[in-house]
Amino acid sequence: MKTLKISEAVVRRLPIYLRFLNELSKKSVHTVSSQDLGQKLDLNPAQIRKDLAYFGEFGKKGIGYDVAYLIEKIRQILKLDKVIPVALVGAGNLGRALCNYNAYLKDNMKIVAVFDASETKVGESINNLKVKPMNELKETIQSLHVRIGIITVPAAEAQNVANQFVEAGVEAILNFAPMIIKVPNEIRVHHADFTTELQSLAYYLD
Amino acid sequence: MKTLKISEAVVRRLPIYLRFLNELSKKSVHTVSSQDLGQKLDLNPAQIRKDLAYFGEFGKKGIGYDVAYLIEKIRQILKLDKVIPVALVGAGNLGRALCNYNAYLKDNMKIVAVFDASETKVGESINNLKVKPMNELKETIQSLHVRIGIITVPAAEAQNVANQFVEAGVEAILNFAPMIIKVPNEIRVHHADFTTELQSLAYYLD
DNA sequence: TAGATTGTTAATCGATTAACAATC
DNA sequence: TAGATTGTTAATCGATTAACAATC
Repeated sequence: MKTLKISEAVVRRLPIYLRFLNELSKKSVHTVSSQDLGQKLDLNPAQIRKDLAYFGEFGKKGIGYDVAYLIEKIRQILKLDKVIPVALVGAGNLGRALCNYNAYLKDNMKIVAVFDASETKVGESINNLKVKPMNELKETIQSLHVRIGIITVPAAEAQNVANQFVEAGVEAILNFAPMIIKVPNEIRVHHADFTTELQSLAYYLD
Repeated sequence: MKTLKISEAVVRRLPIYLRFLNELSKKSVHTVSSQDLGQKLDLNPAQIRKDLAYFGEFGKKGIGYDVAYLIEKIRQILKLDKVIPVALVGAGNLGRALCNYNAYLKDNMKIVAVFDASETKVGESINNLKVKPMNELKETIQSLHVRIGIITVPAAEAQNVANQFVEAGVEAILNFAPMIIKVPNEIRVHHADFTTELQSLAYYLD
């Protein structure tokens, strides 16, 4: 694997390739060309070949890509070849909904702990997980080796939760709160903000 | 307003500006410079000035931008100056969670109808909305003038729901299902897929 | 062999950033 | 006036696409 700097755009496409390859695999399709992939995913075939070529030579000239092999390789690239433990703070409606994705995330990631600041939520069970109080966050994250934190609290508390995640040693954060959070450079943050997504859609209405 | 083609990157930043400006307004801050905005939002000031300049001359040289005026202008650009009616299909955990954002979306958008294919869900009440059966989708969407559709059903049913939205006359779709959906060119689709977001985060773990 | 498709280089396209005259 | 900050042009940077030799 070359140690070239890979752009964020490339990294964001990899999970999309992975998902489609998994569908092909389920349908017992064994080989796929960049042409096929491009058509199904609305992407340029040259772009797909280039994306994959950053990480190695996974295809065969004249043939295409072996589906099972490419799945294996992309999972390695994304570090999804072993289960990554995830923690979530904010056991409201959205947090609860995300916990139910555990089944879908199997093999790749698992939400292993849920926290909430409200005493009425602590102790509730969500999908076999007992909601824990915030003062157990650091200890739990460390003992379960949690690497990614999900924030589903109101905007006003997002920064505070992010600070606690960082303090506990989490390496990356997925923030659903409609609020920019500040963290040290070495921590990766992605925003998954439903409201800005909806608002930018409105621009395209006639 | 120039009828130059505005890039998607620009449109996606506008709601972020809007959100921050609203916070400033609440704190009774009346003027803000591109410098200030850039610092708080982790963006280049020149980029912010350029983004806004696509749509008009909203600032004053030597002074900066009037917060209230800029809020008004961005809302106009995003067509958020009157409430946009939204419908949602899929009254599962995620769908239910999103319905509760109505309060947060006030002024801009409102989820006015919820549908589900399951008979056990139909008739349930979510946040003052009664879940309706799929066979009422077209009629309801047309009579309520719904312009944006949200999909929160399992991947396997997403395309089918998208087809029904298009057939009913929806102009844009926000798709939460982990599945690429195909629609006619004039319909705008944004993907808000939690699982690909998490998976691309994993790449950045050490 | 002939046809297909990769990996990669070169060309194009587009987005970000720097710089600065205009002006509040 | 002096200092600040915009709007905009030019320079830079980066990402996408086209083209094609290599080769299965």
